[in-house]
Amino acid sequence: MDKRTKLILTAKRLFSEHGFYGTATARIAREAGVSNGILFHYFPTKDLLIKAMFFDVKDRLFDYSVGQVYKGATLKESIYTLWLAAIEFNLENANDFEFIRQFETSPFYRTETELEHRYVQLCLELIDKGIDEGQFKQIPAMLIFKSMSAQVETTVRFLKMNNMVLDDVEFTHRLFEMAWDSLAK
Amino acid sequence: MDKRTKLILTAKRLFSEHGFYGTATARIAREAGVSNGILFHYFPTKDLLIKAMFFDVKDRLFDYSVGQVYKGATLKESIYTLWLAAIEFNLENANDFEFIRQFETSPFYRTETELEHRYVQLCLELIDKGIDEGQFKQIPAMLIFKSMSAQVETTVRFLKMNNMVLDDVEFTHRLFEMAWDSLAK
DNA sequence: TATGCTATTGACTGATTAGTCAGTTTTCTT
DNA sequence: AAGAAAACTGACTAATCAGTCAATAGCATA
Repeated sequence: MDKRTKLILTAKRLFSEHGFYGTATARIAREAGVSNGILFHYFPTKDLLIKAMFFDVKDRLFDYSVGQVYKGATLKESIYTLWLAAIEFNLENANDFEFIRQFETSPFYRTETELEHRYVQLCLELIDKGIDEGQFKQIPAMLIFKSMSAQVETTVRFLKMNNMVLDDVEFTHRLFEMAWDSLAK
Repeated sequence: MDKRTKLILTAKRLFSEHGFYGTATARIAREAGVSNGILFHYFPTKDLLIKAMFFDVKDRLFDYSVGQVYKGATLKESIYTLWLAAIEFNLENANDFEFIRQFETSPFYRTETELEHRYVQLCLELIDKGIDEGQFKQIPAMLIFKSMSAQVETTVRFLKMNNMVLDDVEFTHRLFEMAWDSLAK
């Protein structure tokens, strides 16, 4: 594995355990098994390292979930697929999950940054469609998107805290109904 | 105003603007107009200052909202009152809102800490009642509570970002229906 | 082989910060 | 008033940390 990737992986783990400010750049380099200087060769500042990681995670979430939505699906099926994929991705990538959570409440986070990403744009298009067709409540698409994201996060936190996995289909559907009912008309 | 209170208010403002680690204790003391040493007289460590502030906010949220729930109210009315009170409180106390948000995603936060508070206990009792009576979905009370809290937070963020207030009754109800539908059977 | 570019190292630095401490002032108690 | 306790001050320190830099190694191309 190249050193840039090693740095990103190590940083993600340490950030998710100790937070951005609780993790010294020197420690990231040490635990990644590279020199201190090379970190600043690839990421001129700590801020840029953090931002690069944010896009890395969103890219991978996009690749993971969007491929699962098939063309002929109904709106509810598409939303379900995206909802489940987001939960699975966050359960399987614990460090990514914690990292994003911290990033979004940190001073690094700006809404513009997020809006740029195609994952968010795809979700917003889908929600707009649901509002136009009268299937969703008359509520701003951005608020619906944020609300859904928050529910995914809440659900993942809950499952992890209770050492649960989504193996019970009936329970999974009940969880989804909670999210779906909040936006459906 | 006594110096302890001055310190808490100043800390809350600075923390909400620059984060916990972005705010030096010396700066808190300076901007509060007191000496550096007195901060550590009242709060032996920075961590204890942060924890004291968390309880301060939850106490005030409790006082603000619980008084508004009247005895004869239906379950939906009580939930609505608590929901609206939480939104109003967070809109009116921007620094508290930002502070709590950061606290809950920081290493300082532990679930046990939160569980101790009577505000949370009151909400959980109400939700348990709703589940028992068959008015709510068959989903763990803790998950419902977290989901509602997340929706309040999302809503407040959205209103603030768009410089909105809750003066439109019809819109307010539509927002509440979003939260209510997610937990009602 | 020479030239230049990129990758890599690790010791170093200037700035910052949480927390201390020795001593002073104010307030409370008897 | 006397004595004790609590409030308060601000200069100081030991540690930490983001980022620098001068030097080396490897590699591609001409």
